[in-house]
Amino acid sequence: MSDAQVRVGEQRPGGRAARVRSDVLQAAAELLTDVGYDQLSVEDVAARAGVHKTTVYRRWPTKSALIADAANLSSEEAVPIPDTGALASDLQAFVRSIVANISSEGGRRRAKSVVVAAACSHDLGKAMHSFWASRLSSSAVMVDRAIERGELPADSDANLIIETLIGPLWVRLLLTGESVSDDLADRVAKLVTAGASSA
Amino acid sequence: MSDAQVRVGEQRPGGRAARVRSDVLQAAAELLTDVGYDQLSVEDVAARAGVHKTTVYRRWPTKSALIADAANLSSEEAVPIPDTGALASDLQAFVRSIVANISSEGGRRRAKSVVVAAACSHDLGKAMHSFWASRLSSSAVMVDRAIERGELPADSDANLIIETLIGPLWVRLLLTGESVSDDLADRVAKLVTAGASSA
Amino acid sequence: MSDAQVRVGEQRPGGRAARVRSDVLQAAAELLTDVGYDQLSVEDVAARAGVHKTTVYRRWPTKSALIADAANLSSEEAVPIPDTGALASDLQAFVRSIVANISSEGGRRRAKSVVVAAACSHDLGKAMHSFWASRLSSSAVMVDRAIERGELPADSDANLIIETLIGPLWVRLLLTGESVSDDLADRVAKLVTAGASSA
Amino acid sequence: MSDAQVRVGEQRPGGRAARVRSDVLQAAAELLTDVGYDQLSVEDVAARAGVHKTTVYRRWPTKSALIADAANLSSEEAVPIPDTGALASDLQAFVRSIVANISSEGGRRRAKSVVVAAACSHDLGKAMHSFWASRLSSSAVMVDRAIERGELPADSDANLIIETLIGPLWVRLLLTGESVSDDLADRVAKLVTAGASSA
DNA sequence: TCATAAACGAGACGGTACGTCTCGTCTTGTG
DNA sequence: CACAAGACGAGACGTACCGTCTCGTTTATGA
Repeated sequence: MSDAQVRVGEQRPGGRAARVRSDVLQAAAELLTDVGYDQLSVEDVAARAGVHKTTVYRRWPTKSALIADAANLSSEEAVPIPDTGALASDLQAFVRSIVANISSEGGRRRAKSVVVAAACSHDLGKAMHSFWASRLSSSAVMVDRAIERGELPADSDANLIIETLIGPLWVRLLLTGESVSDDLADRVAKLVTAGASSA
Repeated sequence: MSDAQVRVGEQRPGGRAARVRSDVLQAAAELLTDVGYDQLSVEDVAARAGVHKTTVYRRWPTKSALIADAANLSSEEAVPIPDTGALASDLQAFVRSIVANISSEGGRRRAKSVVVAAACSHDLGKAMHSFWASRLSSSAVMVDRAIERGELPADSDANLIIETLIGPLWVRLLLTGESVSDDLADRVAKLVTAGASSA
Repeated sequence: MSDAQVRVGEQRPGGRAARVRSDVLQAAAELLTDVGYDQLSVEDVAARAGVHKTTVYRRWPTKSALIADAANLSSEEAVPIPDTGALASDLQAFVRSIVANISSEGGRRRAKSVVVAAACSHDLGKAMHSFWASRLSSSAVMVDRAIERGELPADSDANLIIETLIGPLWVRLLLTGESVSDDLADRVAKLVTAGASSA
Repeated sequence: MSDAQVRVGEQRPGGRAARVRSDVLQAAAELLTDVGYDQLSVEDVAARAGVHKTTVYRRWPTKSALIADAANLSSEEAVPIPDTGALASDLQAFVRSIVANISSEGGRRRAKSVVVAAACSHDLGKAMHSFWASRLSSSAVMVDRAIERGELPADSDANLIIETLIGPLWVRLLLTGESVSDDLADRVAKLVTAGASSA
């Protein structure tokens, strides 16, 4: 009983498994941000999590599975879709929310790492594909609302609009290496809003 | 000896060195298409080129350097920019030419491999960034011509228009994993043309 | 409860502990026979005994300790020493009784496993050494009786005679890998009897 | 040229492969003597040989294969068979030569290690079995000569005699753990000589 | 035409990381 | 309280690939 008190605050038996799991995921996410996917070793993740390498392998069969988990690719948590009452401001807010994730150096590296990992592992690839498919399709509601409001024609291609909206961000991140900014976001949103409206 | 004269100015007579070089690059490009960047080992490339591993390392200091070369990232060969007399058809032709490269399974893998490699190697990254920067900036001439023709306002952001144009292709290739088609190309071109024109 | 009375004197009432103990030992002995010492894992033993691994470790601190127990190395049960009235037949019967244990494939594996285990663990080594020391010294009575009968000189080295008697069996089992048979036993017994008598 | 001199005695790249091979085998043999088979790790062997772990695995596919090599089990070097002109002294010299190998603490451990390794690895087992089979059968010549000299009957079982001769040594080494000495060797030789002669 | 410098084939090596296995310990709940 | 269930630390195993090194051999060019 006295032992229990001594341990309070240091370790709370009962939640060890969960604690280990989150420690490892946290460590993986940090290293992903710091050094990127291919410069990240499972042993380093384990060390940073204060855990032994085999413990990591017990839960995640492979490096990509670990990264898939750490990158939250299977998360179902709904990303909030802007609803400002107008298409232009909806799209603007949407692009800005993505820019927020990939404008910092860490965010850039993390985002690139996930794409790289997805290209290296079939499973992780599928996970990321469905993650983005779901994310994009859920964003289509912005277009639907605009149609209801009469801002857009009824036959507007919601998916295409969203893809075109976020495309330039990834072109810069992955192809030209240029940075992205809120200003870029605003200009893209304006361009795409105009294109969709005048079709 | 007669051969020597024929080749003078392009490559040295005897040509073993040049032949080896091209064999290796060819093998690398094929493996890049077949198995992708991280599933490709330098030794495999050498074997497929009928050459020894050390010979590869003699010319290319590292795997990424080899891939950079094989992927033609340093090529200066000008990609033809469409000039059809109208913005809409220019952009359509431009997007279609990119789709042509990444619609086949091999093309998808090759394109993804280059992006992955660029993310893994700093040097290769810089090479690819400048490749795309140059490619995109040279494409701006389509917009410039449209401005001259009065199709677009004078303050149109050429770079943004091109980035937005090709963005959806890479979103599909790298994020959602969906395939791209000429039909998609046409719809994107139409959307962006409309957006640029009505701004 | 009535069971308890039946078991009194043999094992403690309640009996789960004793049953677990014997199940585990049985499983260990079987696996020793089936797969040998180093191919035997504690977890396999536990599984075969229908018991959890930690339960095994509660009783036996280490794999070798478990094996020591399973191999009956600490058993005090007296092995019957032949007493036929003549040295030749005593020795013959004695060798045959050992052959009986190591002539089958399972017996060979079990015997080898014990030797291996003894070489790997200091404690188990000591256990096996004293097991054999006691077994051999208790066999010396055959020689003593022969001396009393006048079959052997009074200064015969009983220990040496016994060691020489069983030596060829272990040479075959452990060094040459050849099998042993009753015929071999008979010939050894004859050779050693002759040697001891004519000294 | 001056470089060459500097390197003389330090490294002679011509014989590197052979030197590495012998260094590793030497290190393995030493560790076999020092800590025994199961307490020996390939990485330790590599470290002691001043070589990297992968280098060891390049030449020997597995730990047992390495040990088999280090223990000289495939050596064809003829062990000299005593030829003193009399059976008694031949056998005595023969046993003594074996005692010489397993009387020291290191020798004991080495010999035990080889037996253990042979029991753990099928391949190594076969190697050791044929090693001993050949060693014993080549020793039969001592018995043959004794038959020719008329010291032994023509139907003497050479193999059995040799096995009986060395048996007690291995009984002590592997079963009772007792040490062996030249005195023991002499007594065994005497006993077996007498037994063989008087049959 | 023949010497010589450059490139090549062959193959081992140091090094890093991967993913697997087993041992023996520890924690957490349950009967 | 002993046990089932199962995660954990520790550490060895054997594999794959990277990029380096040395040696001996072929090939191409220039004196």
